[in-house]
Amino acid sequence: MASVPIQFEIHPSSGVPIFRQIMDQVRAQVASGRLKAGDLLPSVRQMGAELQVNMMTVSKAYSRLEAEGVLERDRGMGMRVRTASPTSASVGDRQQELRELVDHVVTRGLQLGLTDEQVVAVVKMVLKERR
Amino acid sequence: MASVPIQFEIHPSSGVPIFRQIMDQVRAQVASGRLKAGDLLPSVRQMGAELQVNMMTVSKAYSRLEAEGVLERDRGMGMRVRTASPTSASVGDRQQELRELVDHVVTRGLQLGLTDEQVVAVVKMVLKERR
DNA sequence: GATAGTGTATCACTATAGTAATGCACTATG
DNA sequence: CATAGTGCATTACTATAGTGATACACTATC
Repeated sequence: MASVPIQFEIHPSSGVPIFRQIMDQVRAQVASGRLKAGDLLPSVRQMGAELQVNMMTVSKAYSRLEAEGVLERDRGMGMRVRTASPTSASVGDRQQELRELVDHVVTRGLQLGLTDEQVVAVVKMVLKERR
Repeated sequence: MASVPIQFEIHPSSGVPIFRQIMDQVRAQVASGRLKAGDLLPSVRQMGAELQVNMMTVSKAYSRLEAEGVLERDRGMGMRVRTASPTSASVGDRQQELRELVDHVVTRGLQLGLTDEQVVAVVKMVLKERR
């Protein structure tokens, strides 16, 4: 019960799978700082009831986030936000993880006829907005 | 027959849909300059035979690329690479199109604990490799 | 131990994406 | 006009992603 209050919104017929919408919103709230390390998330049943969704769908989102290293399971208690960077991986390794996503951006950017600087500008703008 | 020789590679059991693999490779070859404006692509039947794939799968890839503005249909002849930038859209509008993809990169980057500069560095590196 | 709260494994159902076989409309070329 | 080449519309099949109902294992709390 001592979990962070729900502040989610689901659009069932948006085409985007529900469990993925949940994942995105949890990740975003962790990144923005609204959810901090150690915070207890709403239980799958509670979240499911609020969002009018089956608890297994919520569970699937939680499980994947655990696999990603965003959350950790606390037996008998629920899911917690994992302490910030247990990432022993080097900066280079983590940058490598970004490559595939960046590839898509660059491909699309070149296809749109944008210059290198114009592509970089978009990235910098989005980064600025997030801070 | 006067089409550009096939230089594609398909991995049917890679998880990535075949038609999407074709799309990616055509886009990449257009971006790299190997395929130039006006070039005639292999017919759906020829490409299908080479890749051991049904022609409708190739057709699907071509159709989507046409919708994207990469190719254009030349009735009775086949598909041609569209003249570079019929994009009357402003730079700003085209940058706007990139936003969604960039959002994903930034979200993932922050989640990985990378600094703004480290994220930008990855983008610049990928851009450099493409030129 | 009893109870009520966690998350999850299992199984089943459904929608849809991906692929393919076939026939058609169209056009270049002779 | 005839022929052989385009791409596409239609239809059907299959695999799988997404969701959900149910039963279970585990733990905090009393």
